[in-house]
Amino acid sequence: MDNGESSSTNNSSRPWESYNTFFTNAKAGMEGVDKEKVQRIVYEMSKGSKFFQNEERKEALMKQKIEHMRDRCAKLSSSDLSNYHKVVDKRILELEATRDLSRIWLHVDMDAFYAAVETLSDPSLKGKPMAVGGLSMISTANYEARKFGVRAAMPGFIARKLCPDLIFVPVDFTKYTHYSDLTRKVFRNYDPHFIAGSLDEAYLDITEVCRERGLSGGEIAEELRSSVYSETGLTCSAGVAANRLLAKVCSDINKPNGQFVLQNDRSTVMTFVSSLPVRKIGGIGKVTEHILKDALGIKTCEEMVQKGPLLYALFSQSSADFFLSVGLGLGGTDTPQVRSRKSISSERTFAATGDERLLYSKLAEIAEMLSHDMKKEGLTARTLTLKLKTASFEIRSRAVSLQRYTCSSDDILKHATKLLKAELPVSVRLIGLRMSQFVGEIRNSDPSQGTITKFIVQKDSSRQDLDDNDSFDLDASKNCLSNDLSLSFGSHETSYAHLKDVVEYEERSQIDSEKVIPNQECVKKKKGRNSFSISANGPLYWVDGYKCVLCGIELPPSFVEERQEHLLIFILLRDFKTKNLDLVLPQHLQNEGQLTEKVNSKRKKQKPDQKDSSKHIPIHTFFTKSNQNSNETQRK
DNA sequence: GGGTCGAACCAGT
DNA sequence: TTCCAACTGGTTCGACCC
Repeated sequence: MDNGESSSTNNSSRPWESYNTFFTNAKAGMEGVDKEKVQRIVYEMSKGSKFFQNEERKEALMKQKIEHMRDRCAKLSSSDLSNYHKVVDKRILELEATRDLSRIWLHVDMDAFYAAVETLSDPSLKGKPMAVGGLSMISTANYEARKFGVRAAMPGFIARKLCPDLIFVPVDFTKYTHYSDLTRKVFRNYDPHFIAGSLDEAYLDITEVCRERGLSGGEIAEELRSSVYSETGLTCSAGVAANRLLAKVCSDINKPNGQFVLQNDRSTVMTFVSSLPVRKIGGIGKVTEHILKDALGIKTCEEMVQKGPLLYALFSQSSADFFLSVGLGLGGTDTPQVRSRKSISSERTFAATGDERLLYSKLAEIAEMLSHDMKKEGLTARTLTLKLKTASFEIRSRAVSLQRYTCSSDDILKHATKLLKAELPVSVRLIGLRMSQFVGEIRNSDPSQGTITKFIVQKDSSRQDLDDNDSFDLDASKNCLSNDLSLSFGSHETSYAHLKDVVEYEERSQIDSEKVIPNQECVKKKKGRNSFSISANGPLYWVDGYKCVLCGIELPPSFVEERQEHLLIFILLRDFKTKNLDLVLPQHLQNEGQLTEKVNSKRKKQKPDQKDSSKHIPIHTFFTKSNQNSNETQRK
């Protein structure tokens, strides 16, 4: 991509100079490459192709975007700018207050991982230019190959042109996973809660191990790298800094087989960041780099702070916040909760075709693969997205939310077929299917909007160890809130107490426990105590296996989701009503009668009943947006 | 005007 | 001779509904 030089200048005698699709010297091991030669070869091999035309189309769109931004920039009045100045000043103070220089983070990155593993298994490859992958695409290249300009994500046929002696080795994930496990065993000795970025990289909080052993971050990094080498025979690079964002930047500085330590003091961090190109930051890619540079003249992280008012004027709050925090050298310092999977997908590329029968058969194969993967992981989801890459490399996606959670290939195929049918006729070279919105997951598009799940997750992270006497199982409660149930709620503490009340209420309903049959494994009786925790399928107790103990409604055991929704909504509505509060429910759950209707007619579209809402104080008014102050920018 | 959802795009490995 | 991947997470924006 861009190497810090303008790509917008179009030199007709050297057209390749503006074609920066693959070449970058940002990758370790590519310094000193004959950049112009590589660019020219890549350009010559690409020009005129469908792929090339699509790249041109995308570049034109990007230029349009940049122009639009410049226009908006030019239209800003001095009073606008002065207002944004105030916003930035305030935000800087807020962000500075979050600066934590007490932690020591280490980022480890294995050197040309796949290629190094392949060389271990076949030492004859040592010293020869080699790439892992095939002629269509290579996953990574060793350092000998990088000298020729060969790099990851480059098509193999171009790589071969750049380096005719290049050896191709097919990808073997089993091998890489094995070596990745070996490295992780080492990482665990330094931080049992390390964050695995991918097979070949990880973040470790080494604060404690440094303190306990009286060693510096650099010394621990040396030791860890040597330990990884003796366990695997592979080299890695490391970066040590006060936060993960900086540690990652640092690990790239002395690659391969090196390390860089950034001292934990503010002025060192600010000096480091001052000349750091924005592209070095994780999350800023080719497009964002271009926009920042060509529309706002921002090339370094320091300039993000200097031009903060423009960033807040032109970007969304979250983007501007991110840019500003980068400019201040801030990054994640806490160990986040284990992140759960958000989607699962399967896609395949093939020779472009418009043959409908062939397309349907490809679709069936992919539906089958996806269903297989979902079953393997025990996932069911309700949003299906069809992805198509047309013969001209245009990406299209079409999504539909299903009535039920599913992982069945028949269901997936049935709906995917409908989606594909609507696109025909079309010539495509890739079909992909993705399933998202898993059971237990709550969709919330506004990050500042609170939901019970989100709140619980936050609570969970701040209270790692719940009181053992507490019968409320937080993990389980995440699962019991199924579907797109989104609840606006009052203060955090009130909500927490309220949910506890729900469980206590439930326990009180357990008097005749002989007749109560727990729904599947949803109720776990705690040893020696007459208390229950909510588990995977929700707090549902059903008399004789089908009748709700709370209201008598009959729901057969197979209606798992409906049972979950029913009990939760029943209790919440009752409770919120007695507290004279309003509960904001998703549309399809906004009247109680629907619960019965769903059993009979499987989720007809519901119109919410808002008749009584006016008498209640909307519950969401109690929720204080965490970023309310910063949301008061004049952007809108 | 707020919330939800779909579509497109961006980024990283 | 081969002719630009597979997968995932996140953000933004607009349409639509109420």
